[in-house]
Amino acid sequence: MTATIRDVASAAGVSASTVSRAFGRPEKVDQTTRERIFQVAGELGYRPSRAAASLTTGRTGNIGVVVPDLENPFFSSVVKGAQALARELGYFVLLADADEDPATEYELARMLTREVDGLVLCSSRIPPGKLHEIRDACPVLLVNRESTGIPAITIDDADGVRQAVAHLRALRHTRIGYVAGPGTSYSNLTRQAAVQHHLAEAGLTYVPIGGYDPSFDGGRDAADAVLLAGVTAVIVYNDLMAIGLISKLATYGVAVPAELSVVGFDDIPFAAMFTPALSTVRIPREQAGWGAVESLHAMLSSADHELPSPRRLGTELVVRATTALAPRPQRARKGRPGAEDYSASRTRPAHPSARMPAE
Amino acid sequence: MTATIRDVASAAGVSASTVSRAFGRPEKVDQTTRERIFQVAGELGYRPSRAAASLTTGRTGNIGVVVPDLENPFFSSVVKGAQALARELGYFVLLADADEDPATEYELARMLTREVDGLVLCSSRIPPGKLHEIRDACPVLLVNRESTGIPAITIDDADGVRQAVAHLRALRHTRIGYVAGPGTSYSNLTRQAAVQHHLAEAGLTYVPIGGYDPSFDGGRDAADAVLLAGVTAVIVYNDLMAIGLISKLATYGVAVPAELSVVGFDDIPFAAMFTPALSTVRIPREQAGWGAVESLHAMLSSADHELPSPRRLGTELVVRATTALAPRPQRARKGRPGAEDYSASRTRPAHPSARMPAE
DNA sequence: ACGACGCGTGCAACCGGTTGCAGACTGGCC
DNA sequence: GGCCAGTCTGCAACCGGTTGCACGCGTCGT
Repeated sequence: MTATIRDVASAAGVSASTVSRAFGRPEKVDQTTRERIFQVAGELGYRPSRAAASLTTGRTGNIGVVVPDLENPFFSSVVKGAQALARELGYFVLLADADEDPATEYELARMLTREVDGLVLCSSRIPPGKLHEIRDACPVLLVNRESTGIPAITIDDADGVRQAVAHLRALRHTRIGYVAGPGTSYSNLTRQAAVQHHLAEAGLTYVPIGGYDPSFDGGRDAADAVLLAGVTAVIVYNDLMAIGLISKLATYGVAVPAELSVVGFDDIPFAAMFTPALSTVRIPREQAGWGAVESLHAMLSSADHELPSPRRLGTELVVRATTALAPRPQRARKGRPGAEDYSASRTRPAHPSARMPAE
Repeated sequence: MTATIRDVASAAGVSASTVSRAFGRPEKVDQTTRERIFQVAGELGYRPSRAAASLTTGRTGNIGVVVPDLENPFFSSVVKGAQALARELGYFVLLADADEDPATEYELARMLTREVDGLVLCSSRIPPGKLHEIRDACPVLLVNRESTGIPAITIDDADGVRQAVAHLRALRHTRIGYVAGPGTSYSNLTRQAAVQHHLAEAGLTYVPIGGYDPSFDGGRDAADAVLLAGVTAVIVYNDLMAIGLISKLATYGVAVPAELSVVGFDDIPFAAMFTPALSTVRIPREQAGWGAVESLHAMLSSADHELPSPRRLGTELVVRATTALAPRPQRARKGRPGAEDYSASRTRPAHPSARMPAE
């Protein structure tokens, strides 16, 4: 077995409490005894047990991080950032993957409350009521989600949308779609609202498309609807969907960006690797995780667990190769623009499968 | 505060030990008392403290997982698989990201030993000596790495290579390169050796290229050397590099697979999303994580911590769009084939930047 | 010289469970 | 009826630290 604090104590000729203090409050023990204790502890390979310590102190020294899907590169970055700072601050991180299911997410979070000092919930889809229940059991910090009375670190999606709209407007697009993600997603809602708002403000026309699954396949599924929408540019809920959309359109023979401009959201690593490289709104993923732990730590350190002020992280449009000037001024806007208009501007014959169902 | 076991005990009119047994060894307590206890516990919202339990039992109920880089999709999948089974078995998972640095990896693993029942080390680069030191402190299971006396779950890289070579041979490739990853990587070494072996066995010529960083940029860096190597096909250490390589070649005007066939390793999600879709050796990532926890659990459950027999996971070549027939039979093999041979088979003029530095 | 004070240390209680042991009670069997 | 076995429960010790309190001792001020 490994050495206990009493082993060290007797080997150093002091009491257990002194050893404990030597580690916990070094200034309260005499210089020479302290050194002797460290010496002996080193020889014995003594490492204090956090579990034991947590019994009396009530602090476990670890924080929990819950994500909907670890395989989503967005979340792995957040976790990476969180883990990095946690380690620096001396926490361990307990990771839980909810598998995109709010029920298991809730269950996991609830189990975790007992084992951690604080909980980071990423893009949580737990309903507000249960969320507050968890908040009451253990300090919680939300990432990319808001709920009254719970501290959060959010992304300034609206500003990212603003930049994207300004960019598309500069490129002379006038009719712009938003390819939506899941309707239950908080960030999907805010992005959608922002698109609508900024488009209206700029006097451009807004076409909602979707919701789809926030995945590559979800993006593929959106392709037909995008063509039907008769737009020259779309803002897509996230990069994965944007890439799926572009791939599917390529099989139809629709060229991006020549015929359709696409801007994604997130700037996942693949966005830059994809061909054509994706124009997208970068959101500081690692920083979000990092900041979450930072705020949580601040909350835990303040005696009364006072809530840190909410933080909002900036975004940055990164223009790559999927956005270009609108194809050509639309012909006189008689009738409402539809699939016909779109295919009229086509430079290559559409792939057979591009034919839309009648109507 | 949250209810303790004694709160439940007195509320149910029994002793703490009975409550403890009601949860831990239900068969040892009377049906009716048990139900009353559960009833009361439910009302009080009692949840046993793992930390306290771990003090006496010596088991913490969580397992540690250490990865070199969580942002690498390979590892996030492994972690996801590990987490999924861990949860089912009632463990929590403590995650640590070593940031590709063997020293911090060692440090993390060492700290973790104290807090977990078992440790899963993924693609560890910890030197054997220190690895055994950790193994002595806490049950360890290796993923994608071998070390004598430590149970491991590995990937049958060699068989994946065999399939890839057979495939390329069927496509009439005769001169095949291996674009290597980091020289210190265990799986790079085994893959490289397997390529050499199977190529020799098939009577094909083997051209080593690299080591590069196992990343997208590493793959880009390899592009020039690949052209210089005068091969018609390459097997690349991993998908990320393969994709980087293909992207860079595209900027040179070199077409994949028309002029060069490429097969990657891992089958990360993006491999299928990339254009052209990457032919690659699929390795069962989630299953590796899953299996690691399974073996670890078996080891922990057996009274004497007996070592589970090593397991080797199968691989599967998935042929997509980056492999094709070798460009055209090489012209008479006078002199050794070199960059000239390669550019001779070119169908499009090379992009200016494709010019190699002299010699 | 004496009390106050501060420093360094030890004692012992405690955190929240678990578990070996023993006692109480029940039922079955000779 | 007596004895044994088996079932259910409580007592108390323990896991490995932490911390309030008290004590001994040296120093300083008056």
